[in-house]
Amino acid sequence: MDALTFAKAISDETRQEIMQLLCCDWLSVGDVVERMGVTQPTVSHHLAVLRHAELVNTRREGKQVFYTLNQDAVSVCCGMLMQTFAPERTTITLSAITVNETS
Amino acid sequence: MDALTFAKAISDETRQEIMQLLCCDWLSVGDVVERMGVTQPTVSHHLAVLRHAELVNTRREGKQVFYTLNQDAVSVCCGMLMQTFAPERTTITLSAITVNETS
DNA sequence: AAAACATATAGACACACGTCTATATTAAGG
DNA sequence: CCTTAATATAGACGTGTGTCTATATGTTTT
Repeated sequence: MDALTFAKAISDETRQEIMQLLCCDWLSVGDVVERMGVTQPTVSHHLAVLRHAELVNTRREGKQVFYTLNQDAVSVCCGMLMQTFAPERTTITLSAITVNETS
Repeated sequence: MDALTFAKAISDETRQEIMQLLCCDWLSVGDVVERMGVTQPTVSHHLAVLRHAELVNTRREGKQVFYTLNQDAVSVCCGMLMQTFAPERTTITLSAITVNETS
């Protein structure tokens, strides 16, 4: 995934709020709708954007579909951003990410 | 600066290309215009966006204005993103950023 | 099978935003 | 001063995108 896709995916307020909700939990679409002030299709749309950016994991359970944020993907994307736009500040950081990923 | 402002600032392709140009160099607006395929007002617009997000440093030299990317700011923003959206993957990374900032 | 439920998709609409041309602003030189 | 040069701002225009309502798709249950 490229830096532009990642940046576009996270550049919407509603989407960031959804990401917060899914950060450390598996929630169904309905759960997200309940917690947000927008309609179900809007939530589905944002989840689709996050899905295409490969920032969420999905699991189907009967009629419900559960989502959770893929923290590893976020971490990798942030590392890519740093590598691209802060290369002279990123040496230690990137090695730390690598340690984290492979562990 | 918040995660949304940062994300919006970097979520445009032209702006990312400009950021690349300014990543490790001071360039005048004219220099950037020469290297990009867009008009001078367009470049000025994008530089204004990056300026408002405090992602670039500015220096005036006579008639010309020079810009460079603020790598420290980028680094801090990426750290904030990780802290917010990948908290369980960020412990080592964040401490590394802190080391980098204070050094 | 049909009905009910959960989610996804389609289409419409409004607003945000990137780009351009034209012009204003700021600074240097003659 | 007045002109030239470099950058910033204003306004117009088209496209992108977030939101909604309506409907389709998929899954379970009766």
